[in-house]
Amino acid sequence: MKRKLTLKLIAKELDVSISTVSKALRDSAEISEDTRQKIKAFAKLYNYKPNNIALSLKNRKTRTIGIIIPQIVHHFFTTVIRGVEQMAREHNYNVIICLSNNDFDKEVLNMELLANGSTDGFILSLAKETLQKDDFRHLTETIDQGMPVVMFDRVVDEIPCDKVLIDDREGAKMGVTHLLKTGCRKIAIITTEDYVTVGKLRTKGYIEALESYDIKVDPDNILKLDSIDRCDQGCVAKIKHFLKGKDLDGVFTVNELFAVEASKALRTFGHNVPDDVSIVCFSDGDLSKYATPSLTTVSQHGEQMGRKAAELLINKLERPEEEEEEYTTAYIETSLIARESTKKLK
Amino acid sequence: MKRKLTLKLIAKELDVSISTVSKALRDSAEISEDTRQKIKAFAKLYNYKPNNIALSLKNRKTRTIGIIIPQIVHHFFTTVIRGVEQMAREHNYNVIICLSNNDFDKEVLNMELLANGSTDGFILSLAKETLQKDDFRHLTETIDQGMPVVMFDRVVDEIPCDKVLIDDREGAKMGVTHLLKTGCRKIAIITTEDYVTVGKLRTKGYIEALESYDIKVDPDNILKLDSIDRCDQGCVAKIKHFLKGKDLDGVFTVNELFAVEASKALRTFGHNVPDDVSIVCFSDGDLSKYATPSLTTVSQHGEQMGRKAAELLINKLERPEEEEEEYTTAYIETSLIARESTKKLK
DNA sequence: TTGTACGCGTTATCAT
DNA sequence: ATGATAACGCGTACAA
Repeated sequence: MKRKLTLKLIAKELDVSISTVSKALRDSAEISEDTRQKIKAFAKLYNYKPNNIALSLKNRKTRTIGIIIPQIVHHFFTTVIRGVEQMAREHNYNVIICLSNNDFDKEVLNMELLANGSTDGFILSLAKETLQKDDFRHLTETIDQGMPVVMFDRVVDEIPCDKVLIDDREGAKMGVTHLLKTGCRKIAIITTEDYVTVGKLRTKGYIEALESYDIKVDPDNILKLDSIDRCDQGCVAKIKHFLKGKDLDGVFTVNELFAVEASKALRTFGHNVPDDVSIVCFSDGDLSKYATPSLTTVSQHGEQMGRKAAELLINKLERPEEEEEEYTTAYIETSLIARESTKKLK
Repeated sequence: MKRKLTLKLIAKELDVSISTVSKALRDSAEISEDTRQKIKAFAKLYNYKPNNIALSLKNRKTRTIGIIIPQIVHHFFTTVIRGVEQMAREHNYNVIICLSNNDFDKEVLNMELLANGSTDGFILSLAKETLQKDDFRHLTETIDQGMPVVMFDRVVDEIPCDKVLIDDREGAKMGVTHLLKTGCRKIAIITTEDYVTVGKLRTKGYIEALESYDIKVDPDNILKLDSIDRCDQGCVAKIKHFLKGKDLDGVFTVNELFAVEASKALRTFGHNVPDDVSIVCFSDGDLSKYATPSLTTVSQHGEQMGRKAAELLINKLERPEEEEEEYTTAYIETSLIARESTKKLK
């Protein structure tokens, strides 16, 4: 097991100084053609590669982006990561990923860990617990230390940093409007409690869509569940109870899990989808595509979101120090994918 | 924007030497109680944290594990990552993730990049193209440089390193045996071409299961598709064509996408699942859980796989240099999850 | 008890 | 044209 080749070793081997080797490899004109060739040949032969850690220390830059997300087993986050990875690679950055597991302490710990030299900046989506605690000192502190931060999806307004968001309100409005356009008039929504920002915004879009069609919003047609990430037995029971015996012709849900369960429940009650009741959901995955019937969704474009977040971060990182601080909030547009769970547009 | 606090800055501020600060913070008995308190108080107040990069350079250890996988938008890989992340965190390691996109060049590039000081070792699943090219120099080189490598899932035998594998043959056998136990006798398999190792092994398990029930294997009941990761329109057409008019009472597929499409196709042809035809698949996701009918699957336990891979790697990393080289291949057992797509066991 | 010197691998500056 | 030196931030063996 041989040790990694370093400038020092090359220098020793060829009986020149370290700095000569360094210069030669960087094609400095100072070095004679002769020795330069010799050194480069040797380095190539033994496959010399400069040590990134040493470079990071010297340059005080790691060319590494830290991503902190609540969970990775989640199609949406996964697509975002892919987007970040793409953009990072295009600009010669590395990506290091940490999971908060929706746990406040782990989020803080991870940030501190990565902030101590491992990373030049952060892209993050806040843990649920962090939002509930309403404690963002770890964010303000790293920003104060001069590390750029880009937040996406689960964002909090008061933090001074770039943000990338899905236009949840507009997306929900688009989805519900699609139901309206295909003839639905009695439309329910399955959403989350308002403290989940995206749930709140999507509920808002639902209301706006109805109002733009002069339809009164019936509170009985709104079901608010606890989590947006899962749909356990308790959720399923609530969905069944909610839908049972209701006179509806459309259902909008804020994620695809709710939609799949709603679809199942409706069929249990003898309703046909989409002939009796149509379904549209916010989506981030394959489930809606492969469900039976396949689900019409408002698509979130996570990859684009990741690309945008990385772009904003890299801009900040490569911007000259003195430039004026300025924070942008980018919105990623959603789009509607019509499938079998809604009727055809006339 | 203040600069990060360093030992040097603290030393200057408190008018002591750098090493005094260093020792004080590490609770060295050499330092007087008095100055130690003073220094620690100051460090705490201004939230001093040692710079990881400097530590990495000094210790020639990064405490970072590099993961290289073909893709991240894939439930199985995602669960593996989560497992690695857990185990890594428990042992105070970081995780850095790179994607090969199933591209040979990108895999090589990523490995070189991370091998130059960013990482102490690798956990990886090979790109499809790498397997096809049959070129593993990037692996042998990094291993020769003394970096431990653990391969999982997409593995190649001849590389000297630890490996973690799903017991694909045994898992498939279990799945097909479940079909047999529930009364199926005319069982087809939808699998991949043999160059995809996992497909080959699962096909083998299918054959073994049939043979243990003295059932002759009918080549007409075997469909081999190109990819195991996707199921595009071409695949769907082949599946439909394959199943059309066939006299079957069971279908085993090597992933859940094929199973979902098979299930759809069968229903199109007027077959009921599971009354007429039962379905079992190898699975790594939510699809089988939420499909209608939900699918009986052979579960892969990716998280466990990730944990095991990380454990093996960390063992190698923390093992004294001199110890004998020894490579282990760990098998992660699968388990059967019975759902609606198969009949009840008597 | 405190401080000095060195090394990790690299590059930039200054001397020879 | 080549080499010595300092610096990035840290820890430690050794000197004072």
